[in-house]
Amino acid sequence: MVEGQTHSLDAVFHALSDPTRRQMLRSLAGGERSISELATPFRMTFAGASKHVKALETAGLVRRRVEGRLHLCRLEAAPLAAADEWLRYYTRFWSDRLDALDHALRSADAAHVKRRKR
Amino acid sequence: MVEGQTHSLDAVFHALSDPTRRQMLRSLAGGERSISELATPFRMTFAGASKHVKALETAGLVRRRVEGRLHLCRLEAAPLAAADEWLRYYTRFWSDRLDALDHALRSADAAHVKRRKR
DNA sequence: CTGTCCTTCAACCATGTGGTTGAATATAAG
DNA sequence: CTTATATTCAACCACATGGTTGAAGGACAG
Repeated sequence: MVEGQTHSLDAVFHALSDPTRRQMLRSLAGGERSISELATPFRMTFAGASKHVKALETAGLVRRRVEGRLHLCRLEAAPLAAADEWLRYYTRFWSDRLDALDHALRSADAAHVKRRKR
Repeated sequence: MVEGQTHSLDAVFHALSDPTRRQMLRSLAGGERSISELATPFRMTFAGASKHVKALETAGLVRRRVEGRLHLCRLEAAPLAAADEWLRYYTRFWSDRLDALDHALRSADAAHVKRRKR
């Protein structure tokens, strides 16, 4: 279903628009990670990295479970799947359209009907 | 492969994170649109909508061609495909995890069998 | 209890964002 | 020419964002 929640798509795409967060997701693809494990690769402050994790969490891309003094994060698939579905719908549609345009351009190459001049 | 151009992914995902822009893309899926055609459905100013179009353009999602006093926009598939590739990589990975979760839920609940496409 | 580790919180700052307005450009039409 | 249309531009505003710092709160070790 492409319709999805507009609201959640906002959050998901916004979360994905940051390279730090995307890299965190890549790390999380290797399994559960603590906040400090997620933060270490970056040159920013711990608190700064923690904010990024929180952004991923509120976007629904990450689930957190507290174990002692560690906060262990793991990936959540559903919102990503929704975003992917959205994208897939359009990429498929647009590639069809590009094909059609390609054909049109090929067949009507020399026929420039528009009379615009300059 | 999946890493690709970090920079462009930033712009594409950010462009997609706004519902106004996503709706514009939906409109553009129906074919070429002028700026005013894209702007009409929204309650915001013309200049405001024009800014959104520009955002889509700089993200590479839209190509513009000026014909007289009209600026005609059309979709550009490539950056979308890149974003989709990124997402697909992770969703595939995460769907494996979902499968594991699914199995766990099924063994616990033993009632609901999901219909999965893969 | 004391201290150390992992983490969040609150305050703050610089910059970016979405949005407005008002003017400016360029093209078309009368 | 004058006027209307289609669009951008520049300036500005309120607000969110990414980042910092300096605390503070639990959990564990000694």
